[in-house]
Amino acid sequence: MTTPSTGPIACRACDLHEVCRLGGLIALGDRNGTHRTGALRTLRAGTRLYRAGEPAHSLFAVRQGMLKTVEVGTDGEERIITVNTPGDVLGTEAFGRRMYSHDVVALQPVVCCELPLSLLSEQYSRVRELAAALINLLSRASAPRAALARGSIRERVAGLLLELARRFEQRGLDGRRFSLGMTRQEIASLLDTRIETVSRMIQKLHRERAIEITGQQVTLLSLKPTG
Amino acid sequence: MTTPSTGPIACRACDLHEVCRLGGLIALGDRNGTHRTGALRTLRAGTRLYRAGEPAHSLFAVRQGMLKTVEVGTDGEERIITVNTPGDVLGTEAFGRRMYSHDVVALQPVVCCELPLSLLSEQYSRVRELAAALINLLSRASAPRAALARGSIRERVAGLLLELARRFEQRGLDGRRFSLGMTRQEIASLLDTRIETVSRMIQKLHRERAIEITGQQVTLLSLKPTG
DNA sequence: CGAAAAATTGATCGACATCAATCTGTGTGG
DNA sequence: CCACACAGATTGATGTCGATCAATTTTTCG
Repeated sequence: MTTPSTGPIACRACDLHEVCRLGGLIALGDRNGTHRTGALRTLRAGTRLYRAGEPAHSLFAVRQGMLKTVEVGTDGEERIITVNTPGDVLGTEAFGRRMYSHDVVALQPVVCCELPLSLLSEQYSRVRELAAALINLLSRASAPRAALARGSIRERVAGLLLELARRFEQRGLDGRRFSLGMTRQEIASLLDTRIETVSRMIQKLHRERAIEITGQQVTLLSLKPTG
Repeated sequence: MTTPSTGPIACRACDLHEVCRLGGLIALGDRNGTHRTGALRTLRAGTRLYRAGEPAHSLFAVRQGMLKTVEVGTDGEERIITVNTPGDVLGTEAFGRRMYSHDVVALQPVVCCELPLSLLSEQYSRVRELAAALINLLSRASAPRAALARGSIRERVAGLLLELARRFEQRGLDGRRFSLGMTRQEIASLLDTRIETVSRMIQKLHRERAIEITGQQVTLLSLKPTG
């Protein structure tokens, strides 16, 4: 599946919006606020945005497509920690450590905005509102997230589908019908289980008429949190 | 078990240190930097520091004792998301949302420092270094943490013990011999498993001479990540 | 079309959950 | 002080969900 699961989102639906606006990176007077002056970066499916330990120079905002944040265990196995959807900001840990803490890889063709840290740190010492906007951005990211790798397999799979739906909706995309954007293997890694188990549960939800599914294309019909 | 698992840590070992220093909350000239001018707050075991949805007014730094960050499911069951040890900063999500996002409860008698947000926001608009220190603090908190509720039960239990050891050591406390600070039930909740399973694994590690254990008092002997 | 990757499906096994009983420690009131 | 109650912890027997092994089927892509 090499098509992006989503079209590009509008700047105003992005977590980085306020920071861009105050940094003068979005041209004024644009109705959607989608005309930007900052750098765009495109990635093909499977390519890395950055890797753990690498010196950090930029913050990124996902505009289109999905990425995975992964960790490589002692055995060399890759474990997916989170998936990143349009509107997410990546690399926020770079302010403190000066280096990225995980590998981030495109699941599909991805377009994201790149903001050099140098530009930000230079500006936030002058523009008070920009410092406040950065503090807000980081603050929201610092709340512990609900873990997807907990509870029964049914809860995990349903949890992932509902989480993706919630995210897409929040960004102005379709939350009822969307692409998973990842293979069963990647879902299994994210949910800390096995590919066969994921497949079986997806089919089960399908038989129960809770979802429609063809490959990676999902439609939520009557899926509920505890189901 | 109503005794705190640790003595108080030094200010210089705390994540909030730089913010306090720049905010003028630590009196200068103190060798240890432990003489503070901010407000202290003490909690008895089982009492709440704050709860989800409550309007946020302060940031907290743990000085002594441990706390749990919990989430209450639809069924009313409490699930522990993280445990918080001395030096940790709590409530950082408050900058963005103006309210706390989880319940935080003392596992033992706890002493923590309280920093009113009003005081911080007032000062960081004047003191540039303080804004930078806050951005650093939040930045470090925004990196996804390694999940303890993944892998086999052995990996989870060993992971918890090693994580606690790492934290205590980092804060200048004893990382080889310490108190778990929580019941088996609470460990089970944190690791997404059952109390009996936790008990059995702890006993197994004991029989294998990887740890010493009496109640909540642990000594690490030869415990390794993958065991 | 044909090769390779992804996904589904089935059979069997094992780790952890569940149910149940006992043990241990701690605080309380007689 | 001791008997008692109660919560926490341990231990055992059994059941079940998800892992593992294995074989197809479906989809993707050159």
